[in-house]
Order: sequence, then C-alpha cells, then structure tokens
Amino acid sequence: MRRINPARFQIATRGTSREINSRIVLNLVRTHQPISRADLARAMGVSRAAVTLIVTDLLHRRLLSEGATGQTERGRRPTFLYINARRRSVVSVDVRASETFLMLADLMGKPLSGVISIPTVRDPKLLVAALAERIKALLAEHSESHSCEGIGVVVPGMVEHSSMRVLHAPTLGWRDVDLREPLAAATGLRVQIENSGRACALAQMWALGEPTTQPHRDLVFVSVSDGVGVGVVMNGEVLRGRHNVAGEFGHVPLSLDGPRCSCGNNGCWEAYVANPATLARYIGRPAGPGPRDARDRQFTIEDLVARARGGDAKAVAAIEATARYLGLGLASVINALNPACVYIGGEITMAWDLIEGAVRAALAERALTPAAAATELRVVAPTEHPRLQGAAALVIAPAFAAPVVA
Amino acid sequence: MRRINPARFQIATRGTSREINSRIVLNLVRTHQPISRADLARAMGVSRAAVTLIVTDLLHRRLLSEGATGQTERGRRPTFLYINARRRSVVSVDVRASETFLMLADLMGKPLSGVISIPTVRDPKLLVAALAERIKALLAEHSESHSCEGIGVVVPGMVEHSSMRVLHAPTLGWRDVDLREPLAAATGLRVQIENSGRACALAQMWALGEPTTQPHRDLVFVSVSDGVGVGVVMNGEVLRGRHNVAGEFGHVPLSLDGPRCSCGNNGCWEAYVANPATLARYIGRPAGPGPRDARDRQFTIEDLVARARGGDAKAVAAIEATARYLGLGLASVINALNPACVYIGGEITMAWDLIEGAVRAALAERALTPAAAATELRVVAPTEHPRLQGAAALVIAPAFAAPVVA
DNA sequence: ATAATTTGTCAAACCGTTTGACAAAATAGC
DNA sequence: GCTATTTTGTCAAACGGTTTGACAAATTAT
Repeated sequence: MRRINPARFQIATRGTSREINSRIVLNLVRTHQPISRADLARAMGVSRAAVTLIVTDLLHRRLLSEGATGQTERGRRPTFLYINARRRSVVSVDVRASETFLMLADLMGKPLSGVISIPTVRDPKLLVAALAERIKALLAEHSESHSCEGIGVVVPGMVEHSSMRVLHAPTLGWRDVDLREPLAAATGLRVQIENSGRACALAQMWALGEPTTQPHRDLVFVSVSDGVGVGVVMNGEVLRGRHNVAGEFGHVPLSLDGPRCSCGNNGCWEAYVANPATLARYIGRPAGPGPRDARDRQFTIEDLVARARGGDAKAVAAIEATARYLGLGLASVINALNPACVYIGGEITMAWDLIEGAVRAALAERALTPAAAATELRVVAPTEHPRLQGAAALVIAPAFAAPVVA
Repeated sequence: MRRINPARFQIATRGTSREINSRIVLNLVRTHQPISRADLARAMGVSRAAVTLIVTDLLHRRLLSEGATGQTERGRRPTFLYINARRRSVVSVDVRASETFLMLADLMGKPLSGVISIPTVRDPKLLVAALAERIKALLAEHSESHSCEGIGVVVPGMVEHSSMRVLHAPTLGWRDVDLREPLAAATGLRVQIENSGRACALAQMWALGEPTTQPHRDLVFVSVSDGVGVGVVMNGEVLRGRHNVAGEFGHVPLSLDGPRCSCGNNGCWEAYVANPATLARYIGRPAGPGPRDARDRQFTIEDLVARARGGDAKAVAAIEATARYLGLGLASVINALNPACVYIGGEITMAWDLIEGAVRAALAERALTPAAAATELRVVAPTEHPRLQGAAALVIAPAFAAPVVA
C-alpha cells in the first residue's frame, strides 16, 4: 500500500499493461529457467496466445533466447526459454581503501572472469583512467560476449542516488567525487554507483547465483570490516532515506560511554565489533583514530583467527568478545527492522564456527520476541565476493525490477 | 526499483491502466480539490477526453462529486470536482490501557464528531460489545452520512497484518486476540486493525487534515508515553518487517548497563524517556515493573510540566534529562533510517518549548552528518489526536493507495 | 493407422484509449 | 448588441493492443 506522490507520478498508457506483464515474464524465466511458453501461461494464469505475443516481443528485443526442446509425457514438446545472458555481460568494480577489484559477470550474475585487483589511487582521475584501461582489456578478452550492459561500482561511502556522485568516502578521502561521468565517457558504457553495504543487500534480494530461491523482501546485510556497513531492503526495495545515509547502524550506540569511535562519538557498535576493535582487544591497546603503525597493519583478523584456532586463549577471548557485541548490535538491528534474514559479511565470518554460539546467545538476550531471536543469520564468505556481486546487481536489478507506475 | 516476487505477482489486464489512472485522479483531486477536469488533464499530461472518461466512471461509482462552477479569466467556466467525502464516514477507535477513544471522521479525515471515551475492559468480548454499541449510536446520530466506509482500530501492541489479529499487547494483557471478526459481525462494517505507532506514521504520510502539503516518503513517528512506540514509513510504504514487529526502536539500548526496562533488559531508550522514567527521575525512586501505587498514578507528566513551568528546579532537571536522552535516541533512529521528518507525539510534547533546545543539542551530538542533525522534528500535540487520526488513516489510505501491480 | 494430448500460432472479435472535431459557455473588442 | 476568441467538457470514429476460439504441429497411447 504505497502512497501515490501527487507531485511526481507516472501515468499508465496503452503500453503499460504489456510492460508490466513483460517484466513478470522476464522474472519468471529468470527464476524458473528453462521454462516453456505453456508453463509461463499456466504460472501467470493467462492464455498461451498472450504469452506468445509477449515472448516474441522479448525474443526480438534479445532479452530472451530459445533453447533446446524439452521432454513431456505426451504431446508436442515445448521449446525452452532462457534469459539471454550469454552475450550480455556486466562489469563489477569494488573500490576499497587500498585495492580495487574488478570482475566480469553475465546477466544472471555468473562470473565470466576471475577477480582482478589494481591498487586504489586516491586521485579519482587516475583511478578512472586505470579502471577504464582494465575494463577495456577485460571486455576484449571476453569478446564473445558481444554487448556489455553496464558497469556497477561499489564504494565504501555515501553516494547520492540521483546523480550517483560520491558525497563522502572517509577511507578514500573523497568528497563530492563524480566517477560516473568520466568512467562512462572513457568506456562508452553506462555506469551505476552505490554504497557497498546497500549494493550487497540488493544482491542478496536478487539472489544472484541461485535465482531459484524464494527471495526475502525484508533483509539486512551487515558488513564487518574496518568499519561496519549496513544495507537494508524492506518491502522488496532498498532503503536510502532522505539524504542517502539510511542504514548507518554502525554508529548506533551499544553504550553511550563506550570506547571511542572513528566518527568522534563514544560507544558506537562499530567501535566494538569492527576489525580494529577486535585487534585492539588482542594487542591490548586501543586502536585510536588516525593511521595505525606498520606492526598493527601487518597483524590482521586472519592471523588472529588462526591463533584462536591454534589454541591462543587471548585470541579466543578477543574474538568471543566481538561475537558478543556483534550479537547485541544485531539485536538492535533486528528489533528495529525485523528482517527475515540478516546476511553477515567481512573477515570475521571466517571464524563463524567459533563465534556463532556467542552471537546467537547475545542476540537472544536482547531480542524482543522469540521469533526475532530466531532470525535467520547467513554468513557470506569473502570467497563469494559479496561486494562484487553487489556491483553486478546494480546493473542487473534494473533490468528485472517492477516498472515504476502510479 | 522493487523486485517482482516470482511467487506472488499481479498480472496486468485490460483494466489495469484505467485503474492506475483512476487512482492518480483520485489522489490529484484529494490534494488539489477543488479542481476541474481540464486542470486534471493538464496536470496529468493527457487529453481532456481521457479525463472525462475516468471522471464519469468515478462519479458513477460515487467516489467523486461535482460542485459549484469555478471562475476563469475567459471562456467556459469549469465544474469543480471534489472527493465525495461528505456521505462517507470513517469510525476511528483508539484502544489504550485504561480508556478507549472513538471518533467519527469523513473520508478526508475531517472530524465529524467529538471524541468519545469509554473505559477499556480487558475482556475482548465485552470491549467489542461496548464498542459496537457506541459505534451504532455514533452512526445513528450522524445519519446524514449515509454510508460508513469502515472502522479503524489502533492498539498498543503487535498486530499481525494479514489476519489483523492482536498477537501481543502487554498493557492490555492480550495474546492472540481477534477483534476484527466479532467487531465486523456486530457492526456489519469492515474493520482494520494496526499497531498505534505504525498507524500514526501512516496518518502523517497521508497528511490527514492538510492533504495539500507535499508528503514525506520517508518519515518516523515516535510516540512517547507509558512506553515508546515507533512507526516507520520508507519509500512511501509502512514498514512492518517479517513478523510485524519492525520499528521497536524503544528497545534499542542507549547504554547496555542502563536502567532496567519493562522488557526485562537494561538501558533501552524507553527506560530513559518513557513517562514512568521521567516521573521516577523526579520522584526520586525507580518506577519498577508491576503496578505502581496510587500516589504515583495520580502524579502525571502534566503535573510535572506544570511544576517545571512554575519554577521547580528539580522538575526542570527531570524533564531536561529526558530531553537529552530523547535526542540521543532520536540520533540512533535518524542515523539508522535517515527520515525526512520525525514526528513526535506523547504528553511530553506539551513541554516542547522547554525541551527543544536540549533535544536538538543531544541529536546534534550523535548525528552522523549535518543534514541528519538538521532533520525536521515536528511535534504532534495530543489535541490533534494522532492515534485517532492513525485509526482513520487505516480506512482512508487503502482508498487512495497505488494499486498493487507486478 | 487412429485417437488423444500438448504446444505454439493465427486471425477475427473485442474492448478500451486516443484523436480531432464540436457544442456549450463565457469574455473581449468593435 | 453582435462577432471573434477562449476555454471547458463531450462525442464518435479511428486506432491499437488483448482475448478468444480454432488450428497446425508434434508426439505418445491404443
């Protein structure tokens, strides 16, 4: 039940019904492929003739493709339909503090290339130039995929949705940076930019990789890394808020007088569970704001987890403390939003088997209802490249989303 | 950009475009009334003929009505169109711990009667009987409004949206109570039930009373009373979450080791800012769980505010402490959701002139961005009866909401 | 071989929208 | 006071997409 905005609405014209049903067909093919016209007609409750009309249109527009004929018990065999994904690729870009990662995927989100890494140069101009060069090389290598649908870029910071400008990215030192225009100019492709947490949440809603699964319409993606990034999907839509900063649960306090956070306040969730906090707990001194020294940088969460697995009691204690705070913070997120599922990403997930119990115990402690305490928690391992999936989703989602109407 | 649910979608048929445009017309009339067919055509960018077709249909269905002819500089004078609100009433019901309030309003949300109060009896059967009797009397008194569109009921508790059962209402001692079916049976009217905070947020989105104003698509309603209730609207839709408990910011902690809360945990926002906490701060002893004694009950927030205005320093201190915690909690809500506006209801709003400064200061302290710190805060006075408006909105909103499509 | 079954397409009937023209109603100018 | 102009609201024919029922194609059961 959405309110129609009386200042910015979208009139329905003759083609609107067709457009809506075309999108439904695309989605059914995406989630059920391979599927025949007759099956589509049954699933949609319309006549086969109506489906034929829509499908021939989609075949002409090269959005669908016909494949092998299927098997039936009796009668004429169906021709299977597929999303025409093979020849339509997507470039994913994940800009991080020190490295930038690239990948080529198809329209279903399936990787077509390995993950490429280049150093992140802070000057946006130089970064765009380096990116454009790599993207061109990547597309040339995979020239069998004729047309590229666009580039999705995720950044660790605030992105204004309408203009796609990076308003503020502290770890990169960026303020009001426009990557879209120069990258589009350099590559000739359409560019979509989004905050990484939000893009990860978007990717989980569209279930790239396993589109068959029933999607959650209310979910949260929590990324625990140098900071805590949160992306939220509610009612099947990404939450952005008035000024594109919705989802900053990382700076909701656990205790007002807790440890100092990089944002300048005290007791933020991030100050308890982000990687610097976990490491500081082990090293025995606070990881203050500002650049850490070389010794700190060398010792990573991966090392800490390894030591914990090796029996280092202090390492186990540091990780378990983080686990407890992670659960307490998740309780706030879950009480506030009541998602069907919370996806958790970041290096700490490698130790999920060690911490799950403590996380769930802390969550149960503060969750308001038994159902909330039992909220599904799903770990997304770094090997799944959630941020690159998110970047791909930025390009893929608009091709399948419901048309804007009314 | 909404994902189409491949398991529960809505096909577009021949009538869908018409239905969409009809809803747009209804919304334009609601927000711009009085308005002529020609003005509608200009606003919608369609021909006058198309508008005539839609309008005659809506006139036949008695959703619109024609009124006086308007004035123009030259040429034929327009016939003004109005929402046919006069003869279509809405019954609002606000169930609270000790009293239940009723009111009759028209389809625009304008009150048609005064506010009636009956004692809240805990037995749902008896309450429904008492309610039905009062509602029938109310409708009989206002028999000029021929048809009643339905009854909206708000309750202080969890409501399951699909079945509209009250799952849990602690202050009423209810668990899994069905008010809808018996109330509908007793009155012959359609009944909508919702959590009070959510309904208040819904009413603010639809701007009952002043429908002309540009609506916020992202807003939060915070109701500070015996507890803290929060309703959230994002992307023009009410947030319910997976199990209908989205929005429980009242139990997000300010400090994990803070004062004990009625939910059993420590340091919840509610434990700092709800009325019992404010009163306890003044009286000098904690308002523990369980029923308070008669002396406590007699001394209310209204009295406390009166004493503060009279110069009682201890009263001022108690209220200002609440103001500070209110601002700190609002910062969490604003950082998490980034709404365009936060509406604040409850008895404490009577002292808004005393506390606004402290609230804004605390908010600025923890808000992540200057824009977030400057988030519009709007006080909704008890005299506006926000919960009764919310109840009315439960019936009014479905009549104007965008049709569900795709 | 024939009947039965299922898929996919086609053309005519159908139905709602759009277009351009037109009547109605009012003001401006002569 | 009469005509030209402007604006509103409606009408009917032209238009365009959807739906219906029939039909060809392809395959298995009898």
